[in-house]
Amino acid sequence: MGTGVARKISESTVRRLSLYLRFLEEFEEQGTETLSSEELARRGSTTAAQVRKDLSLFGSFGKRGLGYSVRELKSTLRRLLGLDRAWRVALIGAGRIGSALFAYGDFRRRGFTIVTVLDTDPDKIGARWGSVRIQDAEGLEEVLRRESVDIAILAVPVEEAQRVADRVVDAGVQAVLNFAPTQLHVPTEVALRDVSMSMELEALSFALTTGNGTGP
Amino acid sequence: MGTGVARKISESTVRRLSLYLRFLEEFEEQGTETLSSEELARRGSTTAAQVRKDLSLFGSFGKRGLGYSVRELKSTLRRLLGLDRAWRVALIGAGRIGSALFAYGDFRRRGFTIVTVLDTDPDKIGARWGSVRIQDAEGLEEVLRRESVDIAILAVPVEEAQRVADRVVDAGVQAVLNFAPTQLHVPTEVALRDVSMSMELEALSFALTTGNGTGP
DNA sequence: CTAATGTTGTGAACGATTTCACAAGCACGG
DNA sequence: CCGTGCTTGTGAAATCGTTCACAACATTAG
Repeated sequence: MGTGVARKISESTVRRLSLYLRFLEEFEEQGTETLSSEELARRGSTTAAQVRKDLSLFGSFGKRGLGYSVRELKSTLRRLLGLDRAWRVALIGAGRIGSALFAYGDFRRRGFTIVTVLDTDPDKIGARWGSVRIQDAEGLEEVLRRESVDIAILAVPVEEAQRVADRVVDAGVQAVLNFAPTQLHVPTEVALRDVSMSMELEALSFALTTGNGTGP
Repeated sequence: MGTGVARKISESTVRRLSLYLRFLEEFEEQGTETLSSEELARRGSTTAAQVRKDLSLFGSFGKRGLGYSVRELKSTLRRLLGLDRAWRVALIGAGRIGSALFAYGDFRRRGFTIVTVLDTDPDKIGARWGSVRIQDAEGLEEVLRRESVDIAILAVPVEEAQRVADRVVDAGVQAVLNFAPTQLHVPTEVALRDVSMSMELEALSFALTTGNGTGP
């Protein structure tokens, strides 16, 4: 029942909730109906206490002596993560990364629908990708408003990324997923994640160099 | 001088070191020669104390009253992160994501060279991508050994990801960057990063749903 | 109904990371 | 050469996240 409470949930907890959800889907496919925190922990390379603590931040979803109902916990996690609705996503940038993201099935599967694609390249504007037509990024604000976009995915060159982010924010979008290799600045009320593939490689380079592992 | 010391560096610190390096490159392009922890912190949405603490884990690189030399700190960070050498990378999976990653300029720029691309699709095997020829993933272990691959990037379907990871590990590769939407298991001595684009979107969904921001 | 078994939910202990606060050090001007 | 101003490097304190340990409770068997 704690969903309405204003509590600060850590980034690690949110990541783990996503993971738990995936694992629950796996277990469901295998026909498992009930699951203990111990089993969930084993699948996710974490501890049973961690699983229970994460969940307890939001309420009490298990049955003592039994564990968790896979079906129920799955639907609870979907609700907690806000995945019980369809999010309207704009993809900005129709280059290589943009097109790979567009085709990425995992997004759709999880309720993220790319409702519009934008680019500045005249050769691309107007082209059809599946059921969407590439829009001119010139009219970005108008398009994002008209399409009631919730989340913008930025797959634009690094030089343009901050400028595009500013425009996206101006258009009232509250969440941005950035694939350009830079750290963007947005107002605090806008949610932002920078995905930096090079930084992931650099973390591996560091691990190889120092002999430190990367995992927990 | 503390580079040889076996100290446990946190994931957050490593991520920030990568960020600092990028910022230093930006500042260098603008002709800045000297930088205070305060300025670096502002660019990276962190605090000056955090910057100094991060750096102090490895040694003492600044001048009191003056700040840091951009050139020197940049080269120090490159060395700390292991970017003062060329890493040999194998790209496994020549689908949409694989091809986007292959073309991703930021990797090359940072010393990661994709020396081989592998796939199982007979239509792709043998094709040239720039200067590399797509190899048959059948002979994965042999290719990775022959090419002295340091890091493997997995851009394969989720069903195959764990199996491919196992083979990559068998071939002696010590670091894996996984783009398949699953959490892989590898021996502790192998460095692994799972990049989950859907999980990033889910974090945004959570932020939008709860009103929590995502940033610090 | 009672006992035995198993697993949750959670306060408390622990550990890690971040922030604070300030002495120490360097550059510059007078 | 000394004082002023600025910035680092770093212990100490505060905060945040994880692990421990166990009472509370559900289920099942007898």
